[in-house]
Amino acid sequence: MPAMAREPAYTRLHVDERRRQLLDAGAALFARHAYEEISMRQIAQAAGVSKPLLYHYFPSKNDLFMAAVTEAASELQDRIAPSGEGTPVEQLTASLDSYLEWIEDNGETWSKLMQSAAALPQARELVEGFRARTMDMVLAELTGRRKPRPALRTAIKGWLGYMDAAILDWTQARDLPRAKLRDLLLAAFVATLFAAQQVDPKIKLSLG
Amino acid sequence: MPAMAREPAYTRLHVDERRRQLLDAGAALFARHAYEEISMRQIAQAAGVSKPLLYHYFPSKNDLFMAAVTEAASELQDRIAPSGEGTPVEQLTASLDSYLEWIEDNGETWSKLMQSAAALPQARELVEGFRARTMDMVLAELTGRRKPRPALRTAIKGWLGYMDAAILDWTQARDLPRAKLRDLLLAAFVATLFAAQQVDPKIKLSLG
DNA sequence: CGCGCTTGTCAACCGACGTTCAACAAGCTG
DNA sequence: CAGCTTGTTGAACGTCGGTTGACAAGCGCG
Repeated sequence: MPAMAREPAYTRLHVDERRRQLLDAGAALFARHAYEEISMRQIAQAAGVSKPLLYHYFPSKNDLFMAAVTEAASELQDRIAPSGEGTPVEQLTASLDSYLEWIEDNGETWSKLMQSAAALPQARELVEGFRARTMDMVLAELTGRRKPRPALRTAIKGWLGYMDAAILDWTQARDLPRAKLRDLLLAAFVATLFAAQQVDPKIKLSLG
Repeated sequence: MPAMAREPAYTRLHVDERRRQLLDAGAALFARHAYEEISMRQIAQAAGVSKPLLYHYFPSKNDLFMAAVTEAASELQDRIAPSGEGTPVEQLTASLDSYLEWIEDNGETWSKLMQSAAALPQARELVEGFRARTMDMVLAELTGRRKPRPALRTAIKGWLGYMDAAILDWTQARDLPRAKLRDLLLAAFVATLFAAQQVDPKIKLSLG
């Protein structure tokens, strides 16, 4: 029964601030551990907050995860957006450089996120959407507005898979300078386009 | 309190039979649903057996999954093993045909397995091992016993990613005959090798 | 000052999960 | 038929994501 002035039992924040804080806490944990390895209790605890409050701001673990990933993805998407200047190949070079630079800085985050995303249907759709937008950007430069022929579409999706696998190998082995990897991805891109054209000669391309 | 002869509460099987039955039941479920979507209860129930018995034979869900996947993977590995006859390109063509044929027959199983494997570290290692063996098979034909240069290794891992992505697109869209896809993969393979050589001219290749 | 609205805590609970344990029962051997 | 091995089970544990309801602390406003 101490009658003296106690320090406040907790600090009160405005809704926006609190939401930001929780989102950041979640993002920080999801960046270092896979989705399944993190519990809502841990996230609440890391933010110094009770579990029901966390649920008050994010109605489910999935929502919190998606909010964090969507934010990161849109930042990344902005980063690799083509400037609109230069030939298609120059634009792709610039985008690749930005992308690889980000991954070089956040290698673990990238791999953990890819791992988590593989398990959650919603997150898979997000990655799928990210790829679809990237593919559309590429296709718009290559073929204009025409609907691509199946072999070309498959080839470009294949190249996106090539990117992921090559980048994963790069982050693990670290025996290739970034510029070399960029050149390899670029050369592989052009090469796979020619391969697709060889399989389906009706494919028309306008490379710079 | 029926005094008459009751039918036995359960039927007893020999260890090998029971294990086979449980493994098959698990494999059948994992082939149609992702890892997280299947519970040990469901597997036990599907086999007409209690949960603890399932645990008696497979000490954890992970073990059961790995046992099922390992079995399937080794069957597949045998299937795509090169015959040893013909030029490297001919052998690769034959292996690709076997692989694609299997996937055309078991498309859903393939995608569910890839999805599940992405989430589990152990399963990822298994897929990684599968790829490593495939890559070694390829490299042995291309460069003999020499240790590959980094750019070549990255390029081949990239091409394996190209395969996965292209095949995934193929199983979803189904607008490409199998032979066309095989030709596309093959052409992409040769093309990415040349791309790697362009980035690192020291790479020596011996294509048939 | 006091009142009320918002923000927050706490303890307890739910059903489902993976996993474990003590005890029962089926079938072989003597 | 007794007794042993061992295949098998129902019940329970701890943790997870998620929910409920009652209540306290901070802050603005009359």
